[in-house]
Amino acid sequence: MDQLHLQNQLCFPLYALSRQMTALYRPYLDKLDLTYPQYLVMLLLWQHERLSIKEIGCELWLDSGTLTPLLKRMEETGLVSRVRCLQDERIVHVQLTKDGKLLQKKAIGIPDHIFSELSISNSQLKSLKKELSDILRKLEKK
Amino acid sequence: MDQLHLQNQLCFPLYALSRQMTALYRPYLDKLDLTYPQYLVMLLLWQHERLSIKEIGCELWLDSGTLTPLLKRMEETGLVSRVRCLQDERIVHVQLTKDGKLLQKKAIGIPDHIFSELSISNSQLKSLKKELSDILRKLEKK
DNA sequence: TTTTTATTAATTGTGCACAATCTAATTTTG
DNA sequence: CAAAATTAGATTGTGCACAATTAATAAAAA
Repeated sequence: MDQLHLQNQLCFPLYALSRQMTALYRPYLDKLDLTYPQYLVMLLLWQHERLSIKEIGCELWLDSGTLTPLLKRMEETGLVSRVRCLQDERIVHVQLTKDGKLLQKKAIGIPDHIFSELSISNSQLKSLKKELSDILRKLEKK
Repeated sequence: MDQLHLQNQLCFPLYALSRQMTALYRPYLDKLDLTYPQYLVMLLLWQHERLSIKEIGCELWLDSGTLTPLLKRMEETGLVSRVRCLQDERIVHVQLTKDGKLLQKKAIGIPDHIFSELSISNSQLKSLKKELSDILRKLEKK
């Protein structure tokens, strides 16, 4: 019966910490008029010139039901443009506008702020990140 | 600039794994007509006879804007009853109905199923849970 | 005791998440 | 080629999350 105690679940601290982490980002992201999932999309687009919705979804593990309206909001706020591919009209390419590219300058300090607020060692951070990513990779194969 | 790469963020695997974990629970919870946050509420109420919404919120780190409608849905499906406290009418007490108590029998196997699907060692599970809980506790103080 | 301040829920509004379904375009097969 | 299957994205509907506001009650202070 102990297995059904909240304190014995892995899932719960994962769920709670995930939400608290996005709460930690919120004050910084509010200044950029970004939500946390939108910030993740921006991270991807600062790395890759152009991505399809499908590709963004694969990276972030999100489906079109989430991404389509999210990207439309980001288009409305002027951060990205959405262009249907000419060669294959099923595909929508997403890329940053000039404003979207410029926003990177304002975001540059965020990871350091978050890291200092977490007050854990760099090595613990890395090992934790690796553990979580390993589990994630295992689940991916199913 | 590397700090702004998706792969270098702790927050992202945390966010993605948290969602994948609830996806792992979904098939089992569907059979009980529960969502994942509802399951967390049930875990609490299987442990504690009666809790106020405030107390549930403290345990799960959720506010009334989330819990009020969630608990109303659970009341509609007949799992819990919501009773305003007579001594202090600001407080709403939540407790299980007979059906709610009986549902524990059907849930008893879930943690084992999840554990086996995760295919990680018991010791890794425990240390990971501890690490996450420690960080969570640190954030709590702010 | 009246006034002020705290606390507890409920409400409203926005933005995810995700299942399920649909449409249109492309690829594969026969 | 034409029919069938697959793929990419959009749409719809439900259920969280959470900020901000409101209402009701209780406790504390003047």
